[in-house]
Amino acid sequence: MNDSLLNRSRKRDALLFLTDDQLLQGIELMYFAYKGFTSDPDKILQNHTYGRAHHRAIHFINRHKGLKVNDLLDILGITKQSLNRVLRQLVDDGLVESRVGVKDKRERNLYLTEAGTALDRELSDAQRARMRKAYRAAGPDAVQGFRIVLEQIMDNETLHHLRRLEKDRTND
Amino acid sequence: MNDSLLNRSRKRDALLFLTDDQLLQGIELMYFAYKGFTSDPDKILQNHTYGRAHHRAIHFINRHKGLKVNDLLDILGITKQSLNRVLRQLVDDGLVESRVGVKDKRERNLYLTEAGTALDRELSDAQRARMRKAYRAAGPDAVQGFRIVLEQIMDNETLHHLRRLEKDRTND
DNA sequence: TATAATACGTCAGCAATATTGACTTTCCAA
DNA sequence: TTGGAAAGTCAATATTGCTGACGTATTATA
Repeated sequence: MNDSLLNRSRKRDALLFLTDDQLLQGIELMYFAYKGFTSDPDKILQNHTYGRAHHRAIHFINRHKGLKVNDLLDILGITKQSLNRVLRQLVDDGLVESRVGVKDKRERNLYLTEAGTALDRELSDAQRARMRKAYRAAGPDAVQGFRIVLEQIMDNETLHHLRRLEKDRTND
Repeated sequence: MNDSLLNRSRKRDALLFLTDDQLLQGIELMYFAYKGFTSDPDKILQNHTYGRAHHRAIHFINRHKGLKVNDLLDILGITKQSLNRVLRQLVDDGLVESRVGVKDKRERNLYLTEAGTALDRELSDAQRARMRKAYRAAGPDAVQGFRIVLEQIMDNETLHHLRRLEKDRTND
């Protein structure tokens, strides 16, 4: 009797994280956390008259040095016209270098210049500081859960894409 | 001797989630997860010629029925001019009702109409389905960690703001 | 009661980021 | 040598944010 009550209670608790209200809370957490997540770099970008799009391009060019324009297009999931506007600015401003491909001369390999690397570091420092603070406060187990859930939230193709990039990256 | 080596190794492992590379991976997870997180509603919104801003307004008006325009401005962190454009559309289209405040006639209390509630449900269903799937696949412990880290990532003021709203909401 | 402050709404102009569509140049590959 | 891929470009449009300047109704205060 008591066992049955206890079991039912445990079952309810175990499933509580799937109620609509819990899901809606999760949705709001995502919204507010993302807002905080981008706020520090956004402040820095303002001083350079750049925006989120520039940060994204700089970030991925740094993480995957020498990547092709098409790769960046795939990662960001925007049109080449949108990317081109941003990329042209960064190249004109001397933050990004676009080198003709070695194997295939149609391709362009993207690299950060010294100035580009400096801005990346500035942006990355701010964003990593926030993440480090959050990770430290939350602890390793929470961080593990955080990662698992985020991977589940994103599109499967994106996850595979990311895994492939991660593999390429460490094999450099 | 062996103990000391082992301990150092364990210490390193315990802190591994704080290396720059781990932090950068976390940053990319946030980026890609948020993208997936908004993709389903965005598809729906396109059919209605609405955007993310409309979704956000609808979501929070539904979650905090009768909230004042100023409250919504605080939550969203945008200017009243930006919000007003979106809000005016929603009111004109008959999705949102703006009622004169009872206690203070300067205030406007916002409510979803029947049509507004229907669109909210459509958007919310899609977003909750993705979250439910992710939560279910990740399990309760991971979800707990997910929540803890996200709360740490956002601004402290935002968190307090959210907690206050959550309290108001359940006290309705 | 006269005046200040608040809540809301609105107009105009500007900027960043995204879109679609059309077109060119360069280069690789069948 | 011809077709297609990779990259770059021009033009037009939409969404969402911003600043600055006003106006109106209502409440609070001196």
